Amino acid sequence: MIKKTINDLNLRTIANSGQCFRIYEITDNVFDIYSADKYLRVVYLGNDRFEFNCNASEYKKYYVNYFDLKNDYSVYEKICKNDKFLKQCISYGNGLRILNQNKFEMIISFIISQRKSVKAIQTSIERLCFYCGKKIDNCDRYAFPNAKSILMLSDDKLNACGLGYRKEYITTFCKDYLQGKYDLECMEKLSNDELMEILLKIKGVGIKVASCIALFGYHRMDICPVDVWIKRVLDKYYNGKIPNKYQKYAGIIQQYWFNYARLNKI
DNA sequence: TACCAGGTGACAG
DNA sequence: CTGTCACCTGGT
Repeated sequence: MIKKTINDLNLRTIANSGQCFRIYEITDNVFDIYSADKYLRVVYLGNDRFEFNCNASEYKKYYVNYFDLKNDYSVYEKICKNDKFLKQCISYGNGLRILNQNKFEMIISFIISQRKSVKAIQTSIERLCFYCGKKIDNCDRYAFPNAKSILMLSDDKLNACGLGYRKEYITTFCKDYLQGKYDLECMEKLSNDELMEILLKIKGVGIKVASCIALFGYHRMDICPVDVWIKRVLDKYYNGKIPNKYQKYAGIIQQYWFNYARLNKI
């Protein structure tokens, strides 16, 4: 167990940000965080102090990157001099970060996400993990499944995940993935356009879902997923499109906009 | 209880 | 290439 002081990290806000679906605040300021096949309990102690229930090596090897701790998020407060609305969103969403999450998990999760509420997405993913993920030590939940175990699932169990018409999108992707059609790690090296082009070839992945995968799985900070909430924000405050000056940070700005818009029902 | 949910693919025009 | 529409289910 290790303790750290970390600026600009609010796990509650991140847990509700729609970028991840397996962070649970089980009691006030106690977070159970599941990512890929890992589990971590983090306790927020107040005053930017955090207690991580893992050893120093695991923290350094995995979680520094997962929480994107090498990036300084205080800089974003300075990019909105004349933009009162964005300023408000950033102060409202203080502690938001773009996590570095598992690429396979992001693809499956965001294929599931289409036309579902965050709650419903969580339920589907939980069931998928429960039915075919490996049991994780020292907790009562399951790892995110791999392609093979998803395909080995019986029809009954797969149907019980409530995937609806997304089911065949997922099985198709898993089959192609197992055949080596996608090298998710190699895709890291591609330009945004090349990456998006490949992601968009996946059945069930359109522009919004591909953007989410690029941002949350490949950390493309200049890609902005536009969903109904962001569309409303852009229409209302920015003449319908992202201002050029924000393009470079569009991914994190999207998170601030999304968080504010959803919580305030803009 | 009906309606909608962080969209997408198929198909017109 | 832009517009329209059905689509599986779980939440509220």
